[in-house]
Amino acid sequence: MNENPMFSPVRVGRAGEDVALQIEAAIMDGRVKPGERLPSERDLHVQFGASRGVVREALRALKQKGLIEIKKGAKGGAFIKEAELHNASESLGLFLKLQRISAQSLIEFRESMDRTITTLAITRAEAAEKQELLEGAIQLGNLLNKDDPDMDAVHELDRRLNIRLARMTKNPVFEWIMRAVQLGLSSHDAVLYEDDEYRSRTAGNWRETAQAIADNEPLKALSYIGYHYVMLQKCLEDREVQEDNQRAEGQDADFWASTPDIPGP
Amino acid sequence: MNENPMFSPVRVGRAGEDVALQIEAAIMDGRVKPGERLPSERDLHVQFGASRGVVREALRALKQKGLIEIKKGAKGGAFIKEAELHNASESLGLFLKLQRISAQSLIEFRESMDRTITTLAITRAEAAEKQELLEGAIQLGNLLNKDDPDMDAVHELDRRLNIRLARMTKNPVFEWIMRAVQLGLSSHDAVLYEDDEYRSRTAGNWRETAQAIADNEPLKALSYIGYHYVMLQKCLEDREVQEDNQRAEGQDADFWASTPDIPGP
DNA sequence: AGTGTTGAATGGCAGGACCATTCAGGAGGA
DNA sequence: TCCTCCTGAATGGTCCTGCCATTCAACACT
Repeated sequence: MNENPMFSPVRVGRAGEDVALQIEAAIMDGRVKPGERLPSERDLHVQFGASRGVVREALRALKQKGLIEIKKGAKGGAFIKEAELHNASESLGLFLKLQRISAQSLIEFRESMDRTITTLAITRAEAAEKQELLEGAIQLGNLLNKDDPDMDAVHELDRRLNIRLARMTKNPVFEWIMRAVQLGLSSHDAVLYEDDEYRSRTAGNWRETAQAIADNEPLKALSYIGYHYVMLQKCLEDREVQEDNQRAEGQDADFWASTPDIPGP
Repeated sequence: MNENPMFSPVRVGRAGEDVALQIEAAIMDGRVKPGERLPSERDLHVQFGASRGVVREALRALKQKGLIEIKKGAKGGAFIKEAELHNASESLGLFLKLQRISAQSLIEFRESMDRTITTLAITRAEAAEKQELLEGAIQLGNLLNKDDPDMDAVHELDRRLNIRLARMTKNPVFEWIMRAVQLGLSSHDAVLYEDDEYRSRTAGNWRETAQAIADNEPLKALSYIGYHYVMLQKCLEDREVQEDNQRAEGQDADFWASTPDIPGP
């Protein structure tokens, strides 16, 4: 490393970008491979002939891009990561969020995706994968049947089931889009599991869908998916009605204030 | 701003991320709007109670995410950017390269998108929009029939036609996803218009598809789309065969070198 | 009125210092 | 011999201070 430095000094004016580009290039050509460790910040700042702050900025940028992972302590440093979908999805999800896209549009898109994904998954996934999906769906039902369901866990499991299904298409593009849409939808999404009736039905529906997939019954599966989204639409409409009512309440708050429903001890 | 600081001091240990998250949150809920300017680094490092270096790292991370743009000099600073797809597409392209995602996967995804989009566009678009699409497809054919077709223009028009079609669904998600995939794929994509036979057929096929959409004939349109992607597959396979041959040439270069097919002047 | 100059604001960079975390290896005891 | 605890070195995280380059607006000068 010292006899044949991997990196060269940088131009002024945009030293940070230059450093980041050089390291990124090294990763791209495979001069450094996943799992390997880059030199320490203190070594790099010598090799590049730039200040440590500049090197740090570059490393943070690469970390943000998902190319490296940074560990503290002795034997720490910047390690090249395996390519991950997460960051690509995050960028797209960020964008979708910023576009303030209506829940309707996202849901419509998700339904069309789900239909394609399900069809592909049935034809391509191994039986074992289908079985795992079914077990996950059953587990989701169990979580929701508890007295005090942990909604975070439910939400997370639902997310994982969708990604697992997408992965069963054997086409990573579907997984990328699914993750991005989930991130972009996250704000609306939490809402949908709040409704008691909807969430119990939706868990059952997940189970039926997974069962149909495991049984290689594409039409049945698509039918359950259709039902799922009909429920979702209805749930959304109900919520809008509720919100309208709440706005009306806000204008006439005294009425409710005079009828406390939680008596003191 | 001074009486009611927008940001709060940060915890130690991950100050940089904390700063970035707070600013990102401020952008997300619209507390700062696109085009507006954030306080200067020197102001922020006071508001956050962190060092200027930390603030700088946070700003660079946000810049990398595509959320802000940084200008030097007086009246410079960090400006909130309009949401842009560019970064999402770049991340996708990065991932595709690192993972060596096959063109097959992308094409499969595009075909499924196209089918959904076409169906929706037929039911939702105005007659005028369908007519414009048809005219664009005809124009594409004219471009390709010239003696020396401008391939950049052809490519660009093809891109625009796809986006126009996506917009006809009246669902912005389809348009954004289409744009993201197009940008992320630009590297693979250019290849496909190089083949003479493929590109003349594909232009004709675009015209037929647009005509079917204008005529409200969804099945016909889907059928043409299917044909389009069959051609694409075939074109790709041909190219792979060609590349294999070229590799074979490399291994046995003497044979071909001894049979020059371009005689000298 | 036009033009050149200057100064302030701002981001970019350098270098040094110290802290917190992590891990390997050694010291000491069971 | 083996286990536990401690210590020190390596490393990233943070802070500070200073200076430079760029940009723009206000001002002075012609």
